[in-house]
Amino acid sequence: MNFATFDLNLLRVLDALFREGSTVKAARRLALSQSAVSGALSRLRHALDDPLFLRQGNRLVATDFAVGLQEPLRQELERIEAMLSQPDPFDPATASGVFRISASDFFAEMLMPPLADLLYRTAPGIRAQLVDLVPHDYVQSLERRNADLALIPDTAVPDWVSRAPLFRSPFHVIARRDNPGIAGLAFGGPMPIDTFCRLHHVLFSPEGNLTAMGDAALTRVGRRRQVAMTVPVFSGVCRAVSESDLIALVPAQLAAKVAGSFGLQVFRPPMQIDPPLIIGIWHRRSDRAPLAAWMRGQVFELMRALDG
DNA sequence: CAGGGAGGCGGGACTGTATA
DNA sequence: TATACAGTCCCGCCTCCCTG
Repeated sequence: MNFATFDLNLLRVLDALFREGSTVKAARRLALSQSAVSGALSRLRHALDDPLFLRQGNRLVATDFAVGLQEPLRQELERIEAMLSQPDPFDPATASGVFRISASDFFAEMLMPPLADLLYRTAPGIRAQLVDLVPHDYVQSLERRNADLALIPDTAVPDWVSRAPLFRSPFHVIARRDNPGIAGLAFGGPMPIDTFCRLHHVLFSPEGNLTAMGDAALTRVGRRRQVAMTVPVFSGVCRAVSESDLIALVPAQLAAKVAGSFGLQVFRPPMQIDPPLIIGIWHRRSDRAPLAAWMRGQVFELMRALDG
């Protein structure tokens, strides 16, 4: 028997013949004509080199070879049916698995704490991993299955990538409380542009770029700033600012959260900076994957709370 | 004679290949 | 990658044959 050319539909016919013992009744069960079942039985006989059923009066009697196939065939067909049927409804309380999020350490501060609490309470079997956001490579990380979700500033993505807008992330200026450069300034208000341009800056840049959105915004009002260093993680930016007289532009939500623990003061930037839209992207192959879909829903809900 | 299996025939669906 | 086309396969209809 050549399995490569064997029509597996014939196994459904064989199973129906076992169950009904008649080509007429098997045909009814399969919604085929009797002749179609008879033809299928003929092809089965040829393929398996056995008569399979012998006519005895008005009924068909299975051969010894066929009897040996009956129970294993039934079990295999039931296994295949179960494999192809819709999965059970996803239950986070009993689900287990790993969900990897590729994102900057902004999300280590803003997403992972509430996500940890949520998973501990509602989905103890699911593990979340925040993995490095590799600059210029986050789309490939989705394709290579190194990440299930990437959280990034809005950008064009290939058509095999799904996307969801999450929140806008305005920038605020941070400086350490006893930075002499901000003496006399009203905390929480706008930082004067002369102060902003006179003080040196720490720039968040995973790619090592020496300019960013803040520089473009300054250029529009005819000014420049001095970037003294770049750091690839926000925690490093905040630490450098907290232990020096440098200042930095960081997402407002992050500034508000860490200002107290880092001993920082927060100011509004002196110029208009369009807040970038943060989006979630994932591979379309996992659009309907139950665990991934549920985790995306939880992450998106937590992140959308940051908007406004 | 009724019920049921087998097989011929024609039509439609499917599949593989070539081509744009 | 989409489309056209030819070859193949399968199904249903119909009929014949066998059995009780």
